Amino acid sequence: MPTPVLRIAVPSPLYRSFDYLPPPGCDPTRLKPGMRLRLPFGRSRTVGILLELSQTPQVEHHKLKAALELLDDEPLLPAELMGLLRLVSDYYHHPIGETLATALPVLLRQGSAAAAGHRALWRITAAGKEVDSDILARLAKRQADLLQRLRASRNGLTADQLSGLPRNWVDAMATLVKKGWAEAKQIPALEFGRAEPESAPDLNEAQAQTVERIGHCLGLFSPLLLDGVTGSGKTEVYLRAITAVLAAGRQALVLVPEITLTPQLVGRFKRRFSTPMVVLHSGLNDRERLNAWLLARSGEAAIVIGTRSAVFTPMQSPGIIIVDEEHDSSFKQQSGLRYSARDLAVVRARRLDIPVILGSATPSLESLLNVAQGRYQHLTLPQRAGSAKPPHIDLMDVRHQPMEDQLSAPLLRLMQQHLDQDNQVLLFLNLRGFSPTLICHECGWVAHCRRCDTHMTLHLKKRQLRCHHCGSQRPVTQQCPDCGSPDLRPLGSGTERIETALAQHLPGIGVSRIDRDSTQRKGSLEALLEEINRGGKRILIGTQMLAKGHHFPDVTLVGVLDGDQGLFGVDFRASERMAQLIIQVAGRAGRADKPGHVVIQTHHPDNPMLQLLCREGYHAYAQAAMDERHLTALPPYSHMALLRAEAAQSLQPENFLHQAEQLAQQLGSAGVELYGPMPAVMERRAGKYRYQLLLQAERRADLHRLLTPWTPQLNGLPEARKVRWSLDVDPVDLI
DNA sequence: AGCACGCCGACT
DNA sequence: GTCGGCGTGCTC
Repeated sequence: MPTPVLRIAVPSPLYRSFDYLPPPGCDPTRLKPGMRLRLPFGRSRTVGILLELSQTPQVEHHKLKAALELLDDEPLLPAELMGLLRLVSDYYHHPIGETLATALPVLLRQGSAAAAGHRALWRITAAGKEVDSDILARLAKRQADLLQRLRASRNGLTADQLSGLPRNWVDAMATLVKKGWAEAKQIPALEFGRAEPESAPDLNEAQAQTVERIGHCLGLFSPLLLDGVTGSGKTEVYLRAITAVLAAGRQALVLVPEITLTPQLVGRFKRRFSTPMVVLHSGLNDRERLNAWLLARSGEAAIVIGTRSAVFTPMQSPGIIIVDEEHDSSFKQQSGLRYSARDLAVVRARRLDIPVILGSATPSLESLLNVAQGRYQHLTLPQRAGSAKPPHIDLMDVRHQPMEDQLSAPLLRLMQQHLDQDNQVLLFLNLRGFSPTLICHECGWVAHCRRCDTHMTLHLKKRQLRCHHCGSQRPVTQQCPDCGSPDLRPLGSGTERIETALAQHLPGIGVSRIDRDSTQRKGSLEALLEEINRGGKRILIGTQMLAKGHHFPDVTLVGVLDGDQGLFGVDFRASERMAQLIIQVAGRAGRADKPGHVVIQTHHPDNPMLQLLCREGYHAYAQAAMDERHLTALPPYSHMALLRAEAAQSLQPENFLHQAEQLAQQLGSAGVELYGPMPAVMERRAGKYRYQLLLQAERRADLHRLLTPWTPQLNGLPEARKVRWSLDVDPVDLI
């Protein structure tokens, strides 16, 4: 048999693969798709992934170079994932090399060995146990302390457990090891649950039925929409489903939105399962991420919990995929390979022939349409667990009402009533900072960002003006830069201002502000939540961070301060998002003996969509929103792709998109409408001018028939070099 | 993307 | 006389 050529995906923005000869001295029969090779590429070196072996090179034989080195003994990515990623590359029209690179941990991308690192576990030695109290008393304080801790721990201590110690323990530990009192052992970097897990609580009728139906789906591709109101016990259903999967000797993959992946959630899994698990979160360093990835691949980790990129985790024997809060837009990657982890979870489950559960109290219209068309099974949990009643939602007409700092007089009265009964109040406002901007009362000057088409947000405590879009900041000036007047006033309200205002309106009541600014330091969110759950009179004010995951049993009143926000969004999904947010926030409140009350401040109490949402709930709203999308032929009743371009000069992106549009017309765009080029909603951002071209088709096939030849040719357009462009298939926001 | 080659302005 | 600006071409 002649020497085969290796078809290799190289990490570059090129829409093709490259052919190589096997590395010198390498037996070609060892080569399997999914293995990495070190390659000469142009004038430098890179790491590529073998796609396939072929007998017919794409170029003349003399142009072929030999690969330098085979980096893996077995495929890094199993055939299942290689197949998925080739599909991903085709569907999102993204170069194969970059697609594969996106799926790999950084260290593997760079050529590190695919060997699981271990972590040190320190244990006391026999000699260490015999150190008597005399010696101990004369020992350096840090060493003595460490020795005591090692004695007290039954199974030894890991760096993780020691990291909580004040000051550096590393040197003291080294001394103990040198003295022969302690020893280090290398163990896999797994998280272990409790040795004796908690027993599962009893299920209510709906939960029991749901768990039973999921049980029938194991081992079969079954997309399931788990549609359960907040507090109906979705997590318990996940835990039961995972229990069944583990019992069958298979692994579970759990995807959650970034913000939900908290120590609380992981803690709940650890209490329930003694099985080893890995958690893939943004706080991991490269080595930790690689370890977790490899432990999932080897099957040592039975449960894999992670955010969107975890959808690409290789697994030995996957048995179920769970996507919690499936409506959450953080499942869509917003740069590079713009994939939807939720959609890919379903694709991967189909290829693996396993069930996939999409859970939400406020399902996306996409998923609801899939249910309506019979593609997904609909599992519903209509009741709150226990006897907790759903909260009442009322619209509060704030027209003509006295209003200070976004707080209307009737809302303040209502808050007072709830606080008088020793309950807590939650206020929701999706804007952090003190006020959206600073205005000069003399001449009307407003603080603008120098790099974006937007104003700066005032952060009064930090005495800064900050741009929430590009991150730039500058100190607050004392005088108007235009007219010199000292009369600069905050305009509008953010969470920081509400926090300050509440101290005046309702003095003596504790206020906890929860937003990105107040929870920046590690552990500060946990500290705030703990303070709140200790109970007593308290007001919580926060942004959408408040809407996710946490439950506040003592909250009986929820105030949505700006209910009109979703009504005038530039994006056709703005109202859907606002509805989901309102229902999610509403779900934070109340318990069995304390039903929640939700009021939404609005200037448009007659808005039919708002009324529907409040009177009849999310599903009635969703049905109406769906009918509207149907009439207007918007997603999910049509399919979109968005070509974005940006550059330092405004003409270049526009010109590029014009050329792209012409190219599309040459290629034939039957069945596809092209809109644009048009400036992005914020035309200039971080110093770049941004334009976009929207492609819309009723049938997905029509859209992709155009995208397939079009996308690879875009880099050949004359203006392409002058802009940064990206294609977004199934964009979630059009901004 | 990276990297090198190539042809025109302000410096020792 | 050179150092270096970013336009252009290429990567098996």
